Amino acid sequence: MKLSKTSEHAIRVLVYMAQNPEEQFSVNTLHETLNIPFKYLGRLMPSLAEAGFIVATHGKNGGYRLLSNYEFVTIASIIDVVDGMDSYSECILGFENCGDGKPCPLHNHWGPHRDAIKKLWETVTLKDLAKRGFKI
Amino acid sequence: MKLSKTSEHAIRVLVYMAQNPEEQFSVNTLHETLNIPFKYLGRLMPSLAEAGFIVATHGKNGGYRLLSNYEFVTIASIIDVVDGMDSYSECILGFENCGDGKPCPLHNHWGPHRDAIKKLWETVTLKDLAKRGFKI
DNA sequence: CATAAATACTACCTCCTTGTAGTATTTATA
DNA sequence: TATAAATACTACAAGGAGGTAGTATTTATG
Ligand code: SF4
Ligand code: SF4
Repeated sequence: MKLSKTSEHAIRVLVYMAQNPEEQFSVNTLHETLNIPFKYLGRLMPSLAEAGFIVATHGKNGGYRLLSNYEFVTIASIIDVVDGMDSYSECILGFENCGDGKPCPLHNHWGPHRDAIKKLWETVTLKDLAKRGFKI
Repeated sequence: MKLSKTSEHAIRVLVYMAQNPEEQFSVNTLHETLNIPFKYLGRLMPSLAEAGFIVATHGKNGGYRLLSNYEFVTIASIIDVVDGMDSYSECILGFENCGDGKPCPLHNHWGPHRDAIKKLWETVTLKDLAKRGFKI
């Protein structure tokens, strides 16, 4: 449910890049701009590349660039890569022997909230978040 | 946002006790019934006692008993003791330079969900959850 | 008073997340 | 071709959460 720090980093990086979708960014630039630890970022970026959000150019003058499908990349797909979306289908309590058939007083309340948040992550895209003036 | 394992344990223990609010339970009984590690529980219970949810009887035939105000103990008050409720007032993203005055496209969506969940925790009491047939 | 059965306390261990460090590899360019 | 500037890889350190272990303290009861 709660985003990990790594998810936050990933989302911030990608939203920032989506504000200038054509531009290429070095890890160092992103590190200095977004205040994310350099080496930590240097390990996160390849995984975002492998997941198909960005592409790396090696060697001098290299860096990362968004893929053109960025307009349709949802927050959920980012969370899925870094944290997994499993917790958005689970009960927030760890009870057993219960569920749809034998709901506790929370059951019919928690589910809708959880689903609504999940839906939100699945709806909002990088482009939506980038379409803003504020600094990430 | 997400409940810690310790919060889950605390809620399960207290809800279970609230199903027999007059009865006294030893840590060992709770451990065996709820499958919560004995020593772990032995450290959690004193903190729940200090928080005013339960009271301990020392020595032989001792144990824990709910305080009479249990009917009005909310899930929020339990979470508050164990995890803190801070995350229910925060943004799920770690962005800066933004907020009510300069909302991102998430801002007006996330807030209501977060508040609704918070409200839910603040509304549901031990008694509500105990009023059930199922095993915790 | 001795014993047993309970809570209270304190130290440690393990795992995962986060962050740090160093080195290898790739490529543009003088 | 040598150099510089970039990504890629791998190992390790710090911290917190969850869990384990042992011992001290308290109290009912024979
Ligand atoms: S019945 Fe209650 S405890 Fe069980 S899954 Fe539903 S919300 Fe969770
Ligand atoms: S504007 Fe967006 S990022 Fe900033 S606090 Fe609101 S929801 Fe979070």
